[in-house]
Amino acid sequence: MGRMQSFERITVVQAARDLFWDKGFDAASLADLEAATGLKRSSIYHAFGSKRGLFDAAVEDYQDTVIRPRLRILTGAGAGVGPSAGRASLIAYFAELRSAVCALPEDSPRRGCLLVNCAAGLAAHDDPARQVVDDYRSELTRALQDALRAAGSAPGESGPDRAPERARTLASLGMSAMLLARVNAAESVALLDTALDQIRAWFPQDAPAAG
Amino acid sequence: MGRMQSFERITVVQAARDLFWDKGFDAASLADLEAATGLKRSSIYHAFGSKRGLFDAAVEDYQDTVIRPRLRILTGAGAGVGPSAGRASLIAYFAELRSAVCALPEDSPRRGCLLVNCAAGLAAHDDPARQVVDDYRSELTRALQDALRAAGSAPGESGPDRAPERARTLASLGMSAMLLARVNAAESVALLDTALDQIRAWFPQDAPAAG
DNA sequence: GGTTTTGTGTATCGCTCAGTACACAATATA
DNA sequence: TATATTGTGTACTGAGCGATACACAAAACC
Repeated sequence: MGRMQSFERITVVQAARDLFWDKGFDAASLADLEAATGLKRSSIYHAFGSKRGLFDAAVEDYQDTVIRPRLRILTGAGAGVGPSAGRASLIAYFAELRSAVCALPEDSPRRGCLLVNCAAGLAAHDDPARQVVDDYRSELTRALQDALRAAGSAPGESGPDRAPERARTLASLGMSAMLLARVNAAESVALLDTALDQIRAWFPQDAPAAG
Repeated sequence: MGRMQSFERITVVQAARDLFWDKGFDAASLADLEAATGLKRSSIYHAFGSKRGLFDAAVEDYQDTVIRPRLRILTGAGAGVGPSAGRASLIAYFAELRSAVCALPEDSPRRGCLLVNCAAGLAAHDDPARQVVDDYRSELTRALQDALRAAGSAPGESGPDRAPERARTLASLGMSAMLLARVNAAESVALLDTALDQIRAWFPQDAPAAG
């Protein structure tokens, strides 16, 4: 064969991911990407084909390392089945978001959500990006809805199914919190606390089966 | 004096506003602005000093012609006082947002909200822009909270004040709907419908004084 | 009408951008 | 070790960017 790659792909992709996360696709220049990754232009183009190719790899890594682990709180084995598991997973999900917003310093390059930022930027005029964002929204809403159904599946329950509207409300609070994370971190946390309060009000711990 | 301006300032500002609304600050080039406004570069720089000066004028116009008229549904004379006025103004506000999202064609340059787009773009690294966005968030939440208090001020009511959390929830639904307006218009409308349903559930028409 | 003042048109500035050409370095195979 | 193959570094391209210089056009004042 020939000369071996002298860098680890995942390290480079994650460095690029953090830069795109911070500045967005357009505002992240190739000079910035060189500085962030430590690679020269030629290596970037050799390995990823284009700036967009590197961005797509970064988005994929973002989904793998940030989005899906969080969604797994709601859908994974730990979430289990039954009311208390549903309630607990919902609370764990928003508590995780909350601590993520709180943990990062005010000027962290990783504030907010890469995909939410895309929604207001790239996705407006780029169909593939829009699809990625909408898939995420759809997956999040679906996971919340499933957890809500699990939390509210009380024996003898009746009445209309409130899961869809509640899932929309929670997804909305989550997305808005990510949107505001870069504008007003305190208010971002307040939105997540509102979600947590709402979940606790819907499913009080002493009467876990209330619809 | 000297030669008179051959254009109406407000026409130019609104043309620029629609372009910034569509493409954002960075992606709207001076060539685009020339085409949209009909002005030459020299006239733009003479009248507004810089691209940013024109953008600031566009944001001001956006607040004057889009944001504040809508907020006045919640706070203005028409909103009045008392439970039914508060409830009606909340419903009118979200119905207005809903029809705005529905009315525009899928490729309209004015989908979503200029300030919400700023939140994920410019505001991340531009303090003045961040301030404008946060002021808007704050004003919206405040107006919603006042309307909620008016709607819920039943005689003999007791219990904790739910207005702040409910205001956050409604503001969140509104902002998320604007965020999603450019990604998935149907889901954007669904969020606004969720807000409307929630308002009707909190304040049923036959028992307007329920807290 | 001449002068002053101000708006407009043209042409261009210096800079940064994403992307590329190509020589060189390094390593796996023979 | 010789060669083929692949990664890396340097230097550059053409295009587009925001901003500007400056001559010209037009209207208000004397």
